Amino acid sequence: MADDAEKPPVDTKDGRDYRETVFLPDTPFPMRAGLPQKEPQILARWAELDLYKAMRAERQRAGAPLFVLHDGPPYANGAIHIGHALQKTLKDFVVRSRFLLGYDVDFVPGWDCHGLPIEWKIEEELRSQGRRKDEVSKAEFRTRCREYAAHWIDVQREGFKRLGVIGDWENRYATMDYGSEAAIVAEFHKFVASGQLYRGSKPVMWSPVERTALADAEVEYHDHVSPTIWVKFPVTEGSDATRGASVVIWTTTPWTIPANRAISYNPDIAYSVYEVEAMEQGLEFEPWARPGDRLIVADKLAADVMAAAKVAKHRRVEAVDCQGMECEHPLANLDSHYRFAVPLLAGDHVTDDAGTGFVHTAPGHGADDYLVWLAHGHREIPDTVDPDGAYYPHVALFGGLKVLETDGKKAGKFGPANGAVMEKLIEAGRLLARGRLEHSYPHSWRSKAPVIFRNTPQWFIRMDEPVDTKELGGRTLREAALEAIEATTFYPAGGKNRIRSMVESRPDWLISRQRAWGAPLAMFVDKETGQPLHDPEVDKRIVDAIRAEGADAWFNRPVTDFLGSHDPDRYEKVEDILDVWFDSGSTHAFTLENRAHTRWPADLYLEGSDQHRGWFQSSLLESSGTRGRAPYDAILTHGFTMDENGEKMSKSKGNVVDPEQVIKDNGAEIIRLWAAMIDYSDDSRIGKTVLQTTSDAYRKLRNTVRYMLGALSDYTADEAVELEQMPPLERYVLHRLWELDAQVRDAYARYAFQDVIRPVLEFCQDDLSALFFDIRKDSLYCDRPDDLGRRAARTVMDAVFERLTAWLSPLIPFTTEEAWTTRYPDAHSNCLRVIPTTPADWRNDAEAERWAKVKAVIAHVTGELEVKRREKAIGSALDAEVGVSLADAADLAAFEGLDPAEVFRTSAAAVALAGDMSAAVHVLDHAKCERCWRRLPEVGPPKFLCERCDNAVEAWDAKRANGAHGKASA
RNA sequence: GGGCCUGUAGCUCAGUUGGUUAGAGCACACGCCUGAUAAGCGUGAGGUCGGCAGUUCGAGUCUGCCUGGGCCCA
Repeated sequence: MADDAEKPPVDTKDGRDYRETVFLPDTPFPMRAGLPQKEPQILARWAELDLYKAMRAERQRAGAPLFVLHDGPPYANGAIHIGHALQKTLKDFVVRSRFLLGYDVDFVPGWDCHGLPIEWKIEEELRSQGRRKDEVSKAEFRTRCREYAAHWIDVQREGFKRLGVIGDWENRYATMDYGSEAAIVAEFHKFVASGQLYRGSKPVMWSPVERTALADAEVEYHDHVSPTIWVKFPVTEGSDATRGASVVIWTTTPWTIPANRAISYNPDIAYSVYEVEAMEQGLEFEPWARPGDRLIVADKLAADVMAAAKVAKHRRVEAVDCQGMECEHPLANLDSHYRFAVPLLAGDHVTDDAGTGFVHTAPGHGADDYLVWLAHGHREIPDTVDPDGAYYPHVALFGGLKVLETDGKKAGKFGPANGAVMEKLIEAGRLLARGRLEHSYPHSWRSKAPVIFRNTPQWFIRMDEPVDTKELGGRTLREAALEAIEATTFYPAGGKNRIRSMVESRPDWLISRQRAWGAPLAMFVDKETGQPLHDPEVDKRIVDAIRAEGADAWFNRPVTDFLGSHDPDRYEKVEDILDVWFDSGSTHAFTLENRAHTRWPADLYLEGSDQHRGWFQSSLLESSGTRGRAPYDAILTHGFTMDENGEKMSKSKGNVVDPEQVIKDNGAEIIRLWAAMIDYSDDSRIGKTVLQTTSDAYRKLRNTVRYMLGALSDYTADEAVELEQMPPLERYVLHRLWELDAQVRDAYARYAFQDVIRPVLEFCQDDLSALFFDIRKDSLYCDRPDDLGRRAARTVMDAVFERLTAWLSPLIPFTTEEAWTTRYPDAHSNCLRVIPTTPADWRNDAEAERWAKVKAVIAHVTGELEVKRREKAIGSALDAEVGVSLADAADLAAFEGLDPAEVFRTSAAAVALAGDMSAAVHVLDHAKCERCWRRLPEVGPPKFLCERCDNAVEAWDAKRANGAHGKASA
């Protein structure tokens, strides 16, 4: 350490500096880690070793059992965020801890590549280059999407690797790989072949801006201002009371009026005819209602409706029974196309919370509308709006008008349809009132544009049809999936309820999308029957072509390449693409099957808790439909990462914690330690304070390891002491190792990383730093190297080091690797180790009991020493001698075989049985031993050293004289 | 609005089947050491266990309601 120039002046009484004879800790392992710089060096070393492959090879040689963690694919779009970091870190804990427990672990990271978000980005790019979407060929468009996804795979992969995440990065999977696309299509064919697929026609969420149907998961709700209209439907059939009256409906979607076919009411709601008596005065416009008008509304809402219509005075005429009533369409008097009966239909979905108590029903534009329409025996669903959200030409009065703008800056804003409908309603004399309303409205998660309900033909997978395959055995998909859920272990257990209730109630799986970037529903449909073509030969040609050329083959090749002898004129080629959830639901098929050294099903899927509706479920359905069970045995979920105050991170709030920045400032190891310390099953917080706390915990661990490295600098196995020769303290520490060994194994087996790090941290603090190291410091520094006690202490320290570096290696692999290679520069990587076995005879309940008692006495003694210290009577505890009285004979017995002075770290001490527990502190006036600083009676002129040190120095001098380079303080 | 989950010291977490003055580590204050030194040891302060109401001899722990937060859905 210090060279001669820096050596402090010798001021000992006999003129010798004994410092050089003291065995101080000696290690190049720095106190300050410099993680941001050191981690890349360690990563480089791992890369050189091809660590993951080496780990697998070593386990496979040993015939280790296989453990499969199947990676849920992040979307290849954008840089990684703290949520990714947490998730991949947790996965790495699983991978490394299973290796540690002796498994051969298969982990193939993957990416989700298809789908709307990437298409959207590419469309944006095109727009910014001034190119229109339809100027670009589908092939070019798909190529650009592919390049875009490939770019982000690279970026994210480097980010994940920087966190220390190990896995088969070279053979990562991607849903856009040709082999993956072929496998996805092959999975799709299984659904077709087993009759689980059908073409349905029902209103789905449709985004005109993106020209596609959206799944529920692709829709988000935002506040949105809509026009609201109150519309009169003149009664044509009804009781006498209703003659000349109009049913009033209220809607926020005027554009659906042309598609109106019915009015829904609720039989439990009271309705009446109301007569308008007087209008408000001084209005700035001519009101649409007049005195004498008769309106039918729910009683509870009558006042609201009248207020909206600017009616100053009205009276209730009489109650109305809506059953069997019919009205005419409000546009009937403008165009004959609207001259049809509009029946009133009873429906539960109608409430009297708002509106008029009647619901305008357009079966092609709402789920409730559709269901109530079907429930009353109607089959024909009017198609009024085309894929661009414009009225079809056949729609009278409005043909060609757009509901939403789909191009340019106005994309997502309302088009002319609403206005035109309102104008015509006014012209027809059927508009009662209008206004504006801000409400929660569905929007596309990607374009943020509003969506509409639109009746479209789509492909669905049935949930409730018995399937007669050998995998399903006559069960429905829902039944098979629910059974699979029961057979799955959930961490935490609550996940089972959550996914079960979702699967119980979910609708059929809508899998078709009218988009370009994805795996196709590669099949032919008989134009006559509408049924998909079943021909294994055709399917094989399709899958082979996609495996060779990617999904583009389906779009680019002539149909005759696939159809073979089938008549091309008879079949329609389906060009829809699959829901991206179908892709991700199929990852098990192309990652866990037909690969070496893996297994289907996976032992574990690990994702955020939002994936109960996402990947866990898509995988469950896909696998249940094709294989009759889930592709996993267990599911582990983690919560979300919030900012320091428990609030959601967002760019606008400026509270985003960027993992890259944390790595730069603190190191990936700090993110890992944070992930290890939190209760990941719940939402967790990260921010400045949390990172500071984590860094402090890290320092504690690091210094513990560093101290051991220093104390063990010249230790070899030759020095080891047998258990029988160990002093009580050493036996106690070994007992703690025995205890922790079981805890650590159990915690890793349960993925309870907190239950590894917390007990280990407490062990480092309470048992090592404050007890073992502090007590043994004297022996380590001052005893002769061949002293049995010193050797025992180092033997135990060696055992502690072996275990700490193993136990913590899954969590903080950089630091454990650094420690390991510091001690064993030529050894293989620490990561390759299997958790050290712990001899059963280390268990020592008697020592555990003893030290619990001794610790209590120590606490009492330090309390008394603290009193003297405050009185300035002593400084160091070595200035004192304590006489301890113990009330309990058992406490006294606990000191049997112990040197109380050693335990209390004083120069002298005695324990005795007497009265209450107390400790008397005497200030010693003996001279200090110049070497070990203890105040002992034997020290004093002419002797400046205690006997122990005298002897130790003699041995040290002799060794030096013999030319042996005894390594004390360097 | 519905389903599921969640709220213990500044931070991260323990608190077994309800049972004495609610614990730990870190941070903080103060002190010791100066041979782990941007380290180590000790002492101390800090909590109406989200709130209210019940059950009970006794509730952080059980029940109900309310409230904050989250995920999913509408």
